[in-house]
Amino acid sequence: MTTIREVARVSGVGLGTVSRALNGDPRVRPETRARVIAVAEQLGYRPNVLAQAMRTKSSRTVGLIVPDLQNEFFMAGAEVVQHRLAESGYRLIIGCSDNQDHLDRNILQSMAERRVDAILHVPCTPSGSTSLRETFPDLPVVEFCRRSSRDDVDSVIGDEEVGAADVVTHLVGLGHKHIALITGPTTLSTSEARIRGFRRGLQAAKIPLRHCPIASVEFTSHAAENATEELLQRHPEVTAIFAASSRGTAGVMRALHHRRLAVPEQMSVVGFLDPDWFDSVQPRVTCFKLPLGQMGTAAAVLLVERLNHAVPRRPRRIVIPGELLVRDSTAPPKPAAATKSARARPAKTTTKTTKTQAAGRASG
Amino acid sequence: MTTIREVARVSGVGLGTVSRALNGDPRVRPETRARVIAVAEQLGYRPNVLAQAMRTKSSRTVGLIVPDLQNEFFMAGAEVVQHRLAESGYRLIIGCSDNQDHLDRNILQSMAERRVDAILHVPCTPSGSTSLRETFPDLPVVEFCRRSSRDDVDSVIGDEEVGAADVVTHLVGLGHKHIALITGPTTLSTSEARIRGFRRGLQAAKIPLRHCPIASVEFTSHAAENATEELLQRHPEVTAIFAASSRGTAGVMRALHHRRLAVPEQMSVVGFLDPDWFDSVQPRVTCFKLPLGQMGTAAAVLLVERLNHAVPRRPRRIVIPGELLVRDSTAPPKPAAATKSARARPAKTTTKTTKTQAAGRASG
DNA sequence: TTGAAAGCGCTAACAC
DNA sequence: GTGTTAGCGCTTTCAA
Repeated sequence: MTTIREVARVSGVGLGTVSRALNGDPRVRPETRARVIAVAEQLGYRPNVLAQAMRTKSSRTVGLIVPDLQNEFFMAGAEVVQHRLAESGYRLIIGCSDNQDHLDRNILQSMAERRVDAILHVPCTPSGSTSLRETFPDLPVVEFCRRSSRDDVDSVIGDEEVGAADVVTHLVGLGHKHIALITGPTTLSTSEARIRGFRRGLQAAKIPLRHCPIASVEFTSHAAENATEELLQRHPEVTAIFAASSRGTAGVMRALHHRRLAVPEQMSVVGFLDPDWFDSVQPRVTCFKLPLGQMGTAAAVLLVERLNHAVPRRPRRIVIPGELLVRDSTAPPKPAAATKSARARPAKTTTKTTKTQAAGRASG
Repeated sequence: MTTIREVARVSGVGLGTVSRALNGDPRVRPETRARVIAVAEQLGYRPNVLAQAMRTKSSRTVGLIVPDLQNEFFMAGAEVVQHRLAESGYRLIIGCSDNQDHLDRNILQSMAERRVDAILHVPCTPSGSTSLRETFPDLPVVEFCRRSSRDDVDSVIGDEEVGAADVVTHLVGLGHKHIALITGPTTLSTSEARIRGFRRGLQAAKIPLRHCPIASVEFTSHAAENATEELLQRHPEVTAIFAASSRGTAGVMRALHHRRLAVPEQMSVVGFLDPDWFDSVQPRVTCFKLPLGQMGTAAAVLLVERLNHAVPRRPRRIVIPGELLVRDSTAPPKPAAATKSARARPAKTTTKTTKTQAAGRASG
C-alpha cells in the first residue's frame, strides 16, 4: 500500500504538505497541491482511515444496532439514516443483536471499541446501553424505534400508544366488542405502549378490559400464529385482532386460515406497519403505519447534532405519529356466524410457549 | 479512556507484558497475568481496536455490501454470515449500495480503506469489484447472490437458471402455453440466469419463445406492477406469470387485482423466494425458493478460508440449488372458449417440494 | 519471563 | 507556504 510518506518522497515535499494538500487545507500553494494530488492519484494512494481515526480520534462512522436484519421496522429507517449521514460525511456500520441481551451488549461494546462517533441503538432490554456507559461514558447514543428506561439519551420512536388507541377506536366504531391484541415481549417499550394504548382505547369506549385478551410473544410469524390459535380457543368471542408486529400479521392470517375464519367477514384484522404485500393481497390489510423514513431522518438529525456539537445538551425525545390505513381486512362483526365457525373447525396446529393474559387482569 | 500504558503503570509492569498478558501470550507468569488482568478490569480498560488493527494490519472485520437493506434475498444470508463469522472471531459491517454503481464503488473503497480483511459483495454491475482491484489488489472478495463478470473471485449464488426452467416446466405441466417472466435489470447475473432458464424450459417444452414475453424492470413492487399492466395489455393471451423477484411478486398481485383477474383461476402466479406472507395469504403463493441460510453458510466458509490461508487459491464458484414450492397460486389455465363449468375442480394442491437438483456443485 | 524501544500511517503543533 | 517533529495506542522485535 502506498503511504503518505511515499507520496511525499515522489512529489518532493514534506509529509505535512501532503497531508494538508490532500485534506484541503487552504495554506498550501495551488500548484503544490495539484502536483501532490496528481502524484497521489498516479501512485494509487489511499488514505489509511484507521490511522486517520487513531490520530483524530474520530472515525467518522456511526454504528447502528438492530435486533433483526430482516425487519422493515428497523431497516427502512436504516436506509434513510445511511443516506442522511452520508451527506454529512459519516458512514454507517450495522450490527445485529438478534434481540438477545448479551449479543446486544457485545456489539455495543465492540462498536465503541471500534471508535464509532455515535451509536444508533434499538435496545432489546430496558437497560439499553447502560453497559456502555461504564466504559465509554461520552459516546453519544440515540435510541431508535424502541426506548430503554434510560432518560439521558436521545430517542426517536413512533407514537404506538396513540396508534393502538386509534386502532381500537376504529374497531369499536365498526361494532367490535371483543378485540384481541397480539404484541411482542412486555419488556419492550413498544409492547408497553401498544398495550397502554389498547387499554386506553378500550376504556374510552367503555369496553371491559377482561373482554379483550392480550398475548405477548416473540416477533416471529410462527409465535403469532400459535398465539392466535391459543387465544381463539380460549376466547372464541373475539371478533377482531390487532397484530401489532409486521411479522406477526402473517402468522395471525395463517392461524385464521387454519381455522377457516374468513377475513373480514368472521374476523377483522389490523396489521402493523405497511409492507408491500398488505396492499397486494385479498383482502388488503388494514394497518397502523409509521412513517419509517421520517423517523430515520429525525434520528439522523439528532445524530448529526450530537456529532457536531460535542456540547452536552438535554436529551431530546421525539415521538412521531403514525396513521391508520383503513383497507379491507376490517369490517363490522357478524356475531353468530363467527363464533360458530370458530368452534366448528378445530385446529391441527401444535401449540408452543405462548403467554396469554387477559387485559383486565394485569391492569392496575 | 484507559490505555495499556495506564494499566502497565498501575500494575507495575512494562507495556509489553500487559499486551502479552491480555492477549493470552503463554510466556508470562500466571500471577503476573492475573494481576494485570485484575488491574485492567478495575480500571475499565478497553483495547483500542483501531490501534490494534493498525499495528497488526488486520481489523478482524469483513464488510458486506448489499444493494437493498430491506430485501430478504440478501439480508437472510447476512444474518447467517454474521453468526458464522462471529464464531471465527470476525465481525461483519454492512453497507448498502442502493443498486447504484457509484455508491457501490464508494462503499467498496471505503470499506477497504477501513481495512476490512475481506469483502462479501453483492455486485450491482458486471464490473463488480474491479475498481477495488486497482487500489487494493490483495483484498479478498467473495460475491454473494449475484456474480459480476470477474472470474477471479469466489462466489456463492443460487441456481436460478435451473430454478426458472423448473418453474416453466411446472407451468407447462399444468397446460400453460403463454407464460410471462418479470425479472430485474438484464445487466445482473441473476436476471440473465432467470431468462436463460426460462428460455431453456420453454424450448424443452417446444413452446415458441415469442409466445412468452419477458419484462426486465427495477426491483420494486411498483415497477413490477406497471410491467404487469403493460404486459397484459400487449399480451392478453398470457395465462401465467413468473415474478422472479420477491418484491416484484407483490406488484404483480396488485396489477392482477386491479385487472380483476383471479389467481389462479384466470392467471397463475409463481413468486420468488419465500417470505412469510406467501404462505399466509389466499391463495398461498407458489414460488421458487432458495436456501438463503445455506447460501450464507457457504459464503462464510469461503470467507474464513480466504481469511485464514492468505495463500492464493483458485477461485471457487458455488451454485446452490433451490426448490419449487407448489402451492395454490398456480393451476391449469382456463380454456379460452370454455364456460365456468369447464373447470369443475379448482386445484387444491397441498404444498409439495421438489428439489431442482441433487447437490450444489463447486468448480474451479 | 520481562522491559525498552521501534514503529504502523497519519495529523497537528511548531518552526522556518 | 512548507518541512520537521511528536505522538495517537498498540504489538513485536530485541535485549536482558
